[in-house]
Amino acid sequence: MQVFKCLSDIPLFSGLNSDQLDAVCKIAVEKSLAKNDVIFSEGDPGNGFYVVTEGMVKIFKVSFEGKEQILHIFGPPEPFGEVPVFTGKPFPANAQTLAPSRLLFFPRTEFVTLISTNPSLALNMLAVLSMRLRQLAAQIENLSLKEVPGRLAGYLIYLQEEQGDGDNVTLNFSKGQLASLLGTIPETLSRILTKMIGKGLIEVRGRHIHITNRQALESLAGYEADLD
Amino acid sequence: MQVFKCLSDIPLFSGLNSDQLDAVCKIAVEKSLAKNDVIFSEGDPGNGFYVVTEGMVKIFKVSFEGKEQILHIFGPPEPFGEVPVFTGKPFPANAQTLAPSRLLFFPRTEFVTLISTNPSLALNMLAVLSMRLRQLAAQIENLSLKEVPGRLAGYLIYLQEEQGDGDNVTLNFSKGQLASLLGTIPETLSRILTKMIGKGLIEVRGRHIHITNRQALESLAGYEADLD
DNA sequence: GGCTTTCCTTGACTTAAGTCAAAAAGGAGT
DNA sequence: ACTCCTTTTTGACTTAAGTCAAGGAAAGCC
Repeated sequence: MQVFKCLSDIPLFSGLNSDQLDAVCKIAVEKSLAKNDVIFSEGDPGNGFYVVTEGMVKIFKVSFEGKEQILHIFGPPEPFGEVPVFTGKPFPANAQTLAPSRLLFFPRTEFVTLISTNPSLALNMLAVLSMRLRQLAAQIENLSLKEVPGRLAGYLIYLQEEQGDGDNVTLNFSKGQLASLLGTIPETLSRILTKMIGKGLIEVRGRHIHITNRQALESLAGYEADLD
Repeated sequence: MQVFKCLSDIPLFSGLNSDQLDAVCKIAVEKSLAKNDVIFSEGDPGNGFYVVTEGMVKIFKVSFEGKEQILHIFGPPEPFGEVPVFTGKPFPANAQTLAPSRLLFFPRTEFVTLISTNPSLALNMLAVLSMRLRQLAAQIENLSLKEVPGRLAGYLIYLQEEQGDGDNVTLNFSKGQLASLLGTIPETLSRILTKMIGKGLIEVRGRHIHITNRQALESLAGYEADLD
């Protein structure tokens, strides 16, 4: 059936034999969500985690004054919300869809049982969490040690490599969300994009960005240059 | 023997029976380090992880210009450097001692074998990594959504709760290191401490800080107030 | 296609925090 | 107690990026 099929494409479940996949499949619950639906909020008890099978989800923190900082944006076939499963503590952040989405939900206790009897599932999950630690560490580095132009340049390079469409890059979400991901605000992002265009580093048409000077972006990202 | 004894006090190894502890013990290698010794550097291949049994270790990133951002400060009996074990990628940050220290080193392949045959070890490690994700998420929130006074206030409250010595708090490392942990520089930290003293929130004598107005610190930390 | 709403951009201004430089304080060792 | 060296503080200045306010563009909807 459908659920089973997509499970095998999820890296988290790679290397499992079909009995094991079947067991995983049995505990999964499918959910459909519209754009901007709240999946969970910071402080909610976490009785399971999710995998995105369709759409897009953001994980974010909000300040007292309402400023938002995105920690992750996940698309298929990525898992999220695992932290409470293993700590027993509530969700440390909020999750919301950025587009109509389909999720698989894995209830905590059942999943822990599975993992206990299934070393490769455990190792896969350890790999997932470890990659996420790397990513958060990189984000802290960006926030603390780089200025906004450097963060943006780094993100553009990341997108280019991920999308593999030559020098063309497409944003899958609004520039406001990009600002929040980079730890800044839309006004600042807009100004920096304008500056980059002025310096001939990129061309922008809506959500399509063409990289015209990758070298310069790289040195910005590496913090060896500035934009003035 | 000694190593065995301390293993059972390490939360990572809690819930293991003595055979299992014995197996863990067999693969551990002890290391002694002086203050400021480098344990590993960003980009080094990681062929194992460590547990602090004595002393103090910082995990940090350094910018191109040499500014340092501390991600964690670990003391006994905390593990660190696990990320490469499960991702296969190099260390994402640097590690260095802040004091003369003793470490246990666990070689990667042996440890993965242990974890594969030992579900509660796997679950313990998942819990460790998950707690760390929480902590990095909190740090991102601090860096992006709070100003330096709020971060400092939050850290003082954290120390107070951790140390449980009434309103007294003791810094275990220099103020320069604290600045780096909070994502700022010594000058700024110094000025903010002076302001806090002036407002009657704290008293400072070297590395000893007395909290005289916890309420005010809390509202600073929660971002509901400022220091002017 | 026109209308509404959301998103993006621009300008003028403010501000938190960084830089640079120098002095003061604290600690370790002799 | 003295010297050296590291850490911390203070002052004057600069700057990146945020705020507020308004106008323009794009996208979704009937």
